[in-house]
Amino acid sequence: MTAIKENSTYNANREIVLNECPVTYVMSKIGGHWKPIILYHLLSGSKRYSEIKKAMPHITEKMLIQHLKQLEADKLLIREAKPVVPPYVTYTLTESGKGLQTVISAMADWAFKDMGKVRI
Amino acid sequence: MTAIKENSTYNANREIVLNECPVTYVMSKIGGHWKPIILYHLLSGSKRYSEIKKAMPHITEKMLIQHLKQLEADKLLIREAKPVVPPYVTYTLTESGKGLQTVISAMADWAFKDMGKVRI
DNA sequence: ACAAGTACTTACCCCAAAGTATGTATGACA
DNA sequence: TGTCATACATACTTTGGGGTAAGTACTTGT
Repeated sequence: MTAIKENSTYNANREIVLNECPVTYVMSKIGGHWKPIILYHLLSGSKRYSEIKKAMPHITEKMLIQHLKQLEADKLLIREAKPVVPPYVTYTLTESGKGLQTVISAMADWAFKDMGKVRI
Repeated sequence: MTAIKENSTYNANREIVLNECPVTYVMSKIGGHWKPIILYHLLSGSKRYSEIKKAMPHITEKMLIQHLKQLEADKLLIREAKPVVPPYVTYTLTESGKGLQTVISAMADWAFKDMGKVRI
């Protein structure tokens, strides 16, 4: 999981900001190129790995797995694997993950307004 | 402003995601280590450069200026300079910038809940 | 003469996130 | 026997955000 150099200003500032700033806390959970999209696709219900993959043509498998693991570690989703071959793995949002819907909605509202795409 | 290599997957994906994902759009405007903090300080009213600087002891001047310029370019705040010496420059949120308050609130609500710090 | 305050600017470096490419285990099916 | 499908893993490279350090312009105070 990529060891962290403790004695760097970058990480010092990062920690300060994470502890002090709820916005940055949220960013650390759902930020990056792909995590919001993954969450979006799961908001409509559980999906298996291959379904998420098909829904996101541009993401590489490495990035997809990496972010799914991260989201699982952050307790935003749950991974369930059936012991069959070929593998059957589903991903489901936790309550915490579902709670992000209001956040995402607020962001979407502002975004569409800001992009001048709102018509009411 | 740091020339961009057009033919890279990194930027291709970035653009795709920016156009498709309102969450990423918002992130691009208020993401990073410092922008949310700057916005937070300006939500309570206009401030001059030196006031913001004092309110954020850990930020470097380069980062502060850089983000203020970016926020200005994104029309989230307005810079006003009085032609005096020593310089007197104030930064004020635009309506668009003020509109972020609801977004920030939604994020803060979720963050505090998720951090288990909520007591109601 | 020179230090101090304000609001910047610029050149350079580091590192973590993102991307590339390839490999793995297992069983079904042809 | 070997190819296909699923759900990963891993070594390596690239990219851009962030940090360091130093300098600039202009004027007021000592």
